[in-house]
Amino acid sequence: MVKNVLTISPSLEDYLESIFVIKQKKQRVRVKDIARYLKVKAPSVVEVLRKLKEKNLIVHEYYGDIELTQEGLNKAKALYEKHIVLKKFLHQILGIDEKIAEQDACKIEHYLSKETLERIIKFINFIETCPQGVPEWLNNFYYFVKHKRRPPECKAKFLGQNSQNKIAKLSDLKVGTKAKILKIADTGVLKSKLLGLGFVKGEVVKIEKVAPLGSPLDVLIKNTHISLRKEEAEKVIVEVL
Amino acid sequence: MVKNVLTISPSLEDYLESIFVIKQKKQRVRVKDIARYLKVKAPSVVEVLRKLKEKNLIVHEYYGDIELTQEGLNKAKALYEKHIVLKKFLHQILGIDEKIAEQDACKIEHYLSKETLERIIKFINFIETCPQGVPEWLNNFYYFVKHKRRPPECKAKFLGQNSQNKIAKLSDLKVGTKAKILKIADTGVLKSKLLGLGFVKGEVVKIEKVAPLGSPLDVLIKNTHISLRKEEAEKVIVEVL
DNA sequence: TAATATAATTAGGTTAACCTAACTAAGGAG
DNA sequence: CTCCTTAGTTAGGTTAACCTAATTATATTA
Repeated sequence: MVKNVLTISPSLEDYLESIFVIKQKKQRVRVKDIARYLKVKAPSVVEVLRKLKEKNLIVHEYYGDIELTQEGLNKAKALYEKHIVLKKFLHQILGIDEKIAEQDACKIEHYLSKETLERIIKFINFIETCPQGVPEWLNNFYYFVKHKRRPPECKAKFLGQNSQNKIAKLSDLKVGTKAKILKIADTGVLKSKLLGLGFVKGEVVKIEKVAPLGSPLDVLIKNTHISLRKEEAEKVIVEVL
Repeated sequence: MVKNVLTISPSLEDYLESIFVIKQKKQRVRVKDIARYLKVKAPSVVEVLRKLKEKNLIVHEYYGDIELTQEGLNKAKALYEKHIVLKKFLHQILGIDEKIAEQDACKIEHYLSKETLERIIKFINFIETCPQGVPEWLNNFYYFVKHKRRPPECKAKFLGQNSQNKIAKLSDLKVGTKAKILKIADTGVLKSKLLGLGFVKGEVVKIEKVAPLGSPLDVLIKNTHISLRKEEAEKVIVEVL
């Protein structure tokens, strides 16, 4: 089995990144700094340093300071950037508490593909360069998180100006509820099928029965009983009446 | 040290989840099914099954089928939901390739906090119940990913209708570039500071010098040289002229 | 500068999660 | 019903990532 010298384990990544972070504020990086930072004991650090040295990622003389090689620096920087991006995404965009965002980023950074990382960077960039300031939709999301429903002006485009009704998926309604169809959240065959069954915008439906696991679901529409699978009902967005 | 019986390792989580997934399409779950699913050898499976049995998460008799206990089923379902949510978020919202989304979700699911998971669920829900169908901003994001700039109608609100100019952060511009300020992407003291320095909407700036690491950055504004730190320049959104 | 405190290292142990090789039980096919 | 294949199990080994205890080097200070 060929061992890829270019990839290192999550644990080694943590050590490498910690060296970079400590170096940014302390000039000298010593074993005990890493131990404190990563909350491990000194011998564990020494053991890992030997491995990083073997892989030419650090320079470390007997009882001396720890320095990153060029290669080590590149790797560490890339890891640190991943960390920063993830934390930013979780904290500044999704609005997660900073401490939790930090913890999650710490863990996740080791397992995220290059593709996903790059897409997240683009997402952040997309939001930050929005010429309208913080995008309206993002503020609507924060409102949605806080109040569990969209702000009135967001619904206004589709509902009557004064509607206080809840928007939901058909699959989330209780038996007996009536609702008006707003849209089918699908573009494929499922949409055609549902339209064919009479699930068109403006139509009023009533939930008649729901099987124990949420599927199938019996719906009354135009005085006809129709049985939907959960996956189908999830795509029908309605306004609860 | 008190060992928390309620939390299990990422590896055990994978085994538990695999049992749930296999059970959904095969009635009987056997050692070799799990081995194939997780790409490990049978003795590894047997060893883990013993641990899961000790924790009362499965029932497994000598040479018999594997069944989840109620507790095991609950745990497995929660894990599976995490997986599904993450994959959906990566694939259906961020637009990551399905295979990569699957792989990333597989890994990340073990390390994501409850808070973050719940926020992601809300984010998906926010998008799926949008009364306008797929939200306009999300389509704009896909356009942004594909063409590396916003669609014309998105910029139109801020720029002239026919502007083809690029929107960027001041910190990303090269030396010599001129740009018009569109907004300050910050709400706190930084915004006040920048406004005080003359960084107001409509003003034209020119990049004079950039230090090797991107900070500080020398900017010409109203015939005055101003030195900005990278963190500051990142918050200034401009239209490149 | 010698004594002492602190930091780094070595030696050796533990646990989780994998493995191979060898053995045993179960389920069909003749 | 026996033989044979396949699946499950046991025994024992490996590696990564931690640990404690003991030792050695360096730094500080009386």
